[in-house]
Amino acid sequence: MEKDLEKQLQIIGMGTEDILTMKELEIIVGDSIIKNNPLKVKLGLDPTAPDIHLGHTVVLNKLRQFQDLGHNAVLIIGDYTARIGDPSGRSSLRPELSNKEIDRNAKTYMKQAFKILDPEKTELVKNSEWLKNLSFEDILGLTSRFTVARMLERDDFKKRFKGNLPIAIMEFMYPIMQAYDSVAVEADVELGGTDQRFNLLMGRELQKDMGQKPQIAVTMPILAGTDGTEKMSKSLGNYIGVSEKPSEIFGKVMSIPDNIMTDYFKLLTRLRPEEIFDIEEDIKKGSANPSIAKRKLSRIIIEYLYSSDDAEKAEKEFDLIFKRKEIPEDIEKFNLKGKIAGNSRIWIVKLLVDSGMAKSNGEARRLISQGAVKINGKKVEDENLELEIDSLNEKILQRGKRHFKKIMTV
RNA sequence: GGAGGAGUGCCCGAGUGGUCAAAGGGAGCAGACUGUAAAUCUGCCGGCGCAGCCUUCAGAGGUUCAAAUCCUCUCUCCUCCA
Repeated sequence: MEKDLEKQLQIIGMGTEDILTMKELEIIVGDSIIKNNPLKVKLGLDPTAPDIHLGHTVVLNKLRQFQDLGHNAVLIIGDYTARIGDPSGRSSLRPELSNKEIDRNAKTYMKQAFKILDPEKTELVKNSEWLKNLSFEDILGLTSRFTVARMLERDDFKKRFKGNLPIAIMEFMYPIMQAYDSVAVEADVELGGTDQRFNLLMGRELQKDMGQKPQIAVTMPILAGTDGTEKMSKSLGNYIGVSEKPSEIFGKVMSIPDNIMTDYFKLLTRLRPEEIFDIEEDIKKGSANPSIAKRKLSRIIIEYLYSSDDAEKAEKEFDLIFKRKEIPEDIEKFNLKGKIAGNSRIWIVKLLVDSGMAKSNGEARRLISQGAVKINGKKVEDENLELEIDSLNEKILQRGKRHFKKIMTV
């Protein structure tokens, strides 16, 4: 375990939005160092979707940092809570998920989460283990500890209440269940996104009420997506999935706007705080080329998710395509054979559509007129071009800078 | 149950009888530039072997030489009242 209190606090604090309360954290960490007794750091994940993206890894990274400092993670799979769905930030009730879906999601979710976490220091539990055994009486007991007024302090509930939108009583149960999770695992610290602040605080209150030491709530900011403004989300299409190919991740990270780069360093890497400050300074002063820092960022992220080998390969491929404008090594093949019926020639527009390079003839024509189409590096100028099929085998069809297909005719 | 409002291209949103394949923005794609797939600038952005034609403005009918625009019905959403 890291014995230096200052250092621990600095690492824990890196990138956080809020720590409630800092004072308590100092005491509890100091205590754990003296007694050599690792803290129990809780993180609850609701498997409501099968895949996670970098936005989800922000809290996972923080948890990993705790582990690297010598603490233990308690990862709670919210299989029970997922059925209801966290109403945080929601303006309406969300549809219930089936148990089957939840189990399936939980599987892929965990696999992806352990790309970040240290399994040796992770206790994995499902909250159905304790929640499903509560009797109605137990639940009444729990609900009596909370008030409607307190619930309505939460912004999204307040808005809905004022706006005369429905709030199901069940939705009030969500924060209570999450709070009870903290009691069940006796958490010392709970991590969550800023949207979780209310729920984390409820955990504190319930623990106090039930005679436990209240957990410290550590909240992390919401990660911006590749567009640099909206939060990262699948539906906005600005996400980087942890299961994407390394080369894809590399490119996507390189495409984030420069001004959110330091946020990415703080939230997605586990570099030492001094290193991050240095990078930040360099960028501010303009003394270092931002693209070099961004390359480093891309490599680190791929290293965490895959390996340093994969990171290196991804970077090489990136250079190949963008720096030297060459053709990458592994190109998706496209079998033309099935698409042709007895003809010996094919119209270039048709070839583009058949290979999936263009959605319609119109788009194909457009691409040609914009000078975006190349065959083996040679620009196609004429949209009426007819090609001998036999001459096309293994030729590289290119659209724009970064889309390649190898044509196979055998 | 009653009164009123709204539904337009991937998204937001203008358009109230012809000049509308439909302004503007965003997203996307391409080109230039560069330090990158950043930023910036430019072009494209329904379909069709495309100087022409075809199908679009919630859905179905109707009026008209002509409809996103007018009428009728249906569906969906919102606001107010009970």
